[in-house]
Amino acid sequence: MSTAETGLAQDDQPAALAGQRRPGRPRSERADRAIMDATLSLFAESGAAGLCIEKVAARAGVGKATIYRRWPGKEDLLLDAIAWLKAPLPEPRGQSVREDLLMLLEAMCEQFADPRQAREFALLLGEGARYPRLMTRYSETVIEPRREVIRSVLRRGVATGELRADVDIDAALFMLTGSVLARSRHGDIPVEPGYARRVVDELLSGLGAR
Amino acid sequence: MSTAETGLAQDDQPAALAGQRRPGRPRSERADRAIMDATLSLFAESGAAGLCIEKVAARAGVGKATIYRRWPGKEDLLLDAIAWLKAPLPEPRGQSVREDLLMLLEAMCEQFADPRQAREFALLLGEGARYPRLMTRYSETVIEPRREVIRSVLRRGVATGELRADVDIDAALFMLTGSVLARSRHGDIPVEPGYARRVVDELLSGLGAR
DNA sequence: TAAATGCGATACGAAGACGTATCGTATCGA
DNA sequence: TCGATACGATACGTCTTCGTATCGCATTTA
Repeated sequence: MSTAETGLAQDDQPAALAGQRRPGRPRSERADRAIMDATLSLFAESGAAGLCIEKVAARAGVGKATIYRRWPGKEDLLLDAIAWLKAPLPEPRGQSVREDLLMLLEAMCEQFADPRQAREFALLLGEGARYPRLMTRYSETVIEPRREVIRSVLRRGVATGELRADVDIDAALFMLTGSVLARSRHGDIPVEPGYARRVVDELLSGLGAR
Repeated sequence: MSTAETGLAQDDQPAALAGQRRPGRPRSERADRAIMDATLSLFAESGAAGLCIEKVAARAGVGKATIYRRWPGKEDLLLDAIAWLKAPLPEPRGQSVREDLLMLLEAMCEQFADPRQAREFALLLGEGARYPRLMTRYSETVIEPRREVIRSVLRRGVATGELRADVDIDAALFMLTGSVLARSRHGDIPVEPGYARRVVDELLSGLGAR
């Protein structure tokens, strides 16, 4: 991982020299990774307000200077750490809409069952108002791609006739993703197996009597 | 509002004397309210970790001692403030399941459109892991009552035959509430009018082709 | 009127985090 | 080998918040 690839470092050199090596000892990739890891785990424990550079340094086994050499402050550090989060949904297999939605929702349930990921998500929602750049980056790197996968499955279902032609894609999308959010809110109760199937089937067939 | 009614104050008197007046100047109800208000608005701005007693005192126009006389520390203060939150859903009118769900979901959308309420909610989710007592109280006073209203409407729908007999009440509940959560996540985009109707109708009729 | 309690204001020391600076050592290119 | 840069460690002054204590005044009961 080079400075040019990640954009992590605050590089004072002109862009023209980006590909060239600077003299002296290069920055440690190991330190980079340790700092990102420590930042994310401390964020999950304490939130953005509770995150402190000194603890990040201690947990990463790194001097404070090594952090300040790379990032000007707390928010920038966290901002780069967020971009490392992405836990992508699996690619739908395209057999049937029902199967694809099932697989995607089960993957989401699984991700939310990991306490660290669940907390990262909940915390980011809460801090969104206070640190808008954080929320924006999380939205771009994690949330929107995830939504787009689901939207495309729904659109394909309309195209193949598996779904009604006039399905409200967004309403359906938010019912699907929201069902996982609303359910897994507490974190302590893992979403029970079969939950994804129940949601998908109820949504596909509808609550109304025939 | 008396000490006995609210349980706010840390009362050193034995319970037997609860109804009796203590000598000396009584505690100011106005200060109580100002402290609760300031606590909630500062919580919405900064979260639990960012909440600080000195700012609460300043915003409430109150001395620090007046706060510490009532609560031993930050978390207890916040804990009582949370109990003041409850924004109850309207009582369903019982005309039809569709109408009732529509009204409830619209009320939820409206509540989440208020930035302060939306932030309070998101923050509480995030802080839940760190301050379990906070989350527990919020769950008891706000979330569970709200869920129960929706559940009862769904159950009634099954009883009247408006809904399928084998409807999965919990899956439907979480799709309904979750659709609002997932949609209003950003806070900046107010949920557009008609969203609740779209969700309810999609859920009642189902996505599947006939 | 006297005793008791609450009020807002303010001062205090302790603790912790901030961001900077400076050690001596390590690792690179030339 | 030499200059340059990064490393981990640590010391520093500053700021903020904590929770406690005290002030003089206000409000209540007896």
